[in-house]
Amino acid sequence: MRADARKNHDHLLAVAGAVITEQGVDASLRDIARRADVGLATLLRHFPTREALLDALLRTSFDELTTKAAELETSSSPEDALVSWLRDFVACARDYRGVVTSMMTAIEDTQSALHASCVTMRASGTRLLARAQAEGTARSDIDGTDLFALAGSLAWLGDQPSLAPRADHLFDVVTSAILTSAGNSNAEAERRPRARG
Amino acid sequence: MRADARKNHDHLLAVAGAVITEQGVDASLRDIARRADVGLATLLRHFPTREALLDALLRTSFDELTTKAAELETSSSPEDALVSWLRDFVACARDYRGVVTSMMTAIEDTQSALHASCVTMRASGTRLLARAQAEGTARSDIDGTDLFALAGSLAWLGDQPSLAPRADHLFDVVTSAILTSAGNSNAEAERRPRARG
DNA sequence: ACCTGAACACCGTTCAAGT
DNA sequence: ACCTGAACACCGTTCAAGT
Repeated sequence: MRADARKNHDHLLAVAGAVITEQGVDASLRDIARRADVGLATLLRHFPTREALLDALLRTSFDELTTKAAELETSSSPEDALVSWLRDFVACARDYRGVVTSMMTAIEDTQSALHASCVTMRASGTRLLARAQAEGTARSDIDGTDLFALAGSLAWLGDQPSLAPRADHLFDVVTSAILTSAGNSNAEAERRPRARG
Repeated sequence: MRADARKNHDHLLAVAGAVITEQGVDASLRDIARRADVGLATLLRHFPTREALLDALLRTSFDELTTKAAELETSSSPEDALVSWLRDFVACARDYRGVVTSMMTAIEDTQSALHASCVTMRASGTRLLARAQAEGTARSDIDGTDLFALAGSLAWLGDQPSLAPRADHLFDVVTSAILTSAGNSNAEAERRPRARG
């Protein structure tokens, strides 16, 4: 890549990250190009679709998440590893409002520029789920696609501004449906009612 | 309302219902007006915002849901009533792709034309939740807003075409996190692993 | 190689003019 | 009262022309 092209590429990515953090994944591409002091056609030349741009923006987070999932497979208990991965996934999706819906669409669309990344993510989660299931700490009647769906629904909850104050609590509730360990059972929650703000 | 206006109103509602069922809540208003053989300005005169149109479209379902919730309060066991209401809510939201996100936005926006309907819905759910909590069949550390959020996340899952085949299963998983009864406990799910397609 | 302005077919909003 | 065409400021896509 030519030096000027490289510079445009990196600058566009930085500006797009800022704009999409502000406005969500449906932000105007024209606006991004404008803020980057570049023609709209130049943005489209570097990132031919909105999803290609999203994939580039998420690349770093995705790669980190994949690496971390591999580490968790050996460094943590199966249960902690699974919950930790879920937490990371949700945190990563929260960076860009609406991105989890794009991901759920992309994972079923082989043509999407986001497809491969999503498949990799789901595979990481699937491995951690299987390990927890083998240990008996995750319910056995869900598979990797179910887990990815539940992770997605958690990210969707995290996307709703009105639910921000209770995002952690809702995370615990849904996670308790995935786990089977006593510490997260509903009976336990029943015994120790938690004060709400 | 004048006769011709009434006719336009009803016709627009019917056409809008069809188009939004096909294309989701972000369907082009211009397209709806075009298909109704009416000027775009006429559509906007009857329904000044997209949310006003959505509210009108959902009015019937909303009212039925509210009525049914009141009936469930006396006719069913607290647990069955709560699950039944959740199921109806999800079914109603599935009519229009993306509507649950509009609802979650609207319930925090007093100005939204959808606001009042959403508040009523949440109140219905809250009453059913409280009854189940009093009986001990719903976990005590969630409130009506949490329930509405979880119902929303279930509707979001139902919105994803790729998850359609497992929508019922995911409903059961999330519902098991809300309920505390033995028949839905994770331990029980663990004992009777369920075959997946 | 890479960039860009302009043309294109869309969108929702607004309003003066028509019946 | 109610309807509408047209003007407006947007949007993403495409491509011939420039450097």
